[in-house]
Amino acid sequence: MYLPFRKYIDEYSGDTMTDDEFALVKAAFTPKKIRKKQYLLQEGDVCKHLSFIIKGAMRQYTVDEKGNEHIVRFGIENWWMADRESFEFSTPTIYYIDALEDTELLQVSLANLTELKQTFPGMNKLTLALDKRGHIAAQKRITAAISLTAEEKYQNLFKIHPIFFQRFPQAMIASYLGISPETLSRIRKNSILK
Amino acid sequence: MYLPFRKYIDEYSGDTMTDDEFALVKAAFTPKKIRKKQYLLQEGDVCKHLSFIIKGAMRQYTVDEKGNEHIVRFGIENWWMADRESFEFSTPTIYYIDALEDTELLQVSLANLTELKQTFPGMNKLTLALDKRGHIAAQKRITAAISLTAEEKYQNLFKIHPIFFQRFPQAMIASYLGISPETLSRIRKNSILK
DNA sequence: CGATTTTTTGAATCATATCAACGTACGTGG
DNA sequence: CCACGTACGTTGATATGATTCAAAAAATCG
Repeated sequence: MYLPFRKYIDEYSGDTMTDDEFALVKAAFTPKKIRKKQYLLQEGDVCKHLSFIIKGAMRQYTVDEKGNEHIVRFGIENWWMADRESFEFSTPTIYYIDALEDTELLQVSLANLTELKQTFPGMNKLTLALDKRGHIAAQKRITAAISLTAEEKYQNLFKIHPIFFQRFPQAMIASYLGISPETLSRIRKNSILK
Repeated sequence: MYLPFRKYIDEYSGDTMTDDEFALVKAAFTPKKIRKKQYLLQEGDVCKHLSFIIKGAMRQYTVDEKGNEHIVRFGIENWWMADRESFEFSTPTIYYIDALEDTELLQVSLANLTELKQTFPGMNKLTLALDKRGHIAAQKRITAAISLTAEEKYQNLFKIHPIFFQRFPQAMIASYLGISPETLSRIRKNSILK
């Protein structure tokens, strides 16, 4: 279970860690299993852990006054899940995070992560790299959201994350794109890509 | 000119730097003036500098095939401007950055920034804090873009950055929100907030 | 001031949402 | 292994929010 995790850290930190270092990392993280449809986080909670997905899939979303869900982020194997703001600042979250499949996680608290970053520079590099990538991805998503039509949004997502279309219900992808499920269905009917 | 910059770094790094440390910082940065409407970055360029705005205002935007501009980010005093992806990875940018007012910048190259972060830990803390804030802000903007109506987007922006409405032409704010200038005009007519 | 840019307004059009009904696939229990 | 129920996706009809185009009004600037 920890092997791909170790490989992942090596890859993103740019180093190969020693067994001792990995023992440190392992000690800081706690495994957790969560069944499909269970919540990892609900509105009003404080997000106490940063979770690494070993296996499974999750989504992070808001619910508006009309009760509509808006998916902000999906997570699959080797992705991290958390409401960053709530996690870093211990403020109540406005998001829900739940499991789309039975999911296995490795969780770390803010205190443990902070300590780990100090004792093991590789983890510091990792979180830096993650932030950088996250920032860039977010920028691209904003650009797409404000400048593309519904059809272009679909094609763009299909290009970037085709895996989403294999794993997630179409209605959820519509929610992620900010369009209605019916519109996505009609777009796909007329599109070459499927 | 450097005084507010020094204060800014102290504030975001969480320390008070010594005069020696500030000399290091100062040496890494180059002042630059740029007049209204001049470009700091154009599509296809590699973004060579991270720029801190001492005075003035800028915008970062893309231009689509139809020639429409989509503003991704504004910058004012004490904000940083750069295409992060292009700057970090030396890849050609898809963005334009230009000045909305006569603007004074302090610029740092990637090499100088990297070195500075190593010799002066405060600068490392600063960039970390920036990434964190940037990530959180981006997440919020995505949430707004996919879940709010045009009117709600306007009210949301008015709440978060009222200063934008005082400094930038309304048509640019419309572009930033991803709505047409006419729509923004009509929304404002019927809105209490102005 | 006059000239240029920006904002507003109106009318027509378009993209997308909404609502409702139907089709299809899947999984569970009999 | 079939039948049924539940989820999900599709389709059509209609409604609506937002865009577009054109022109007038207002604000800004030299």
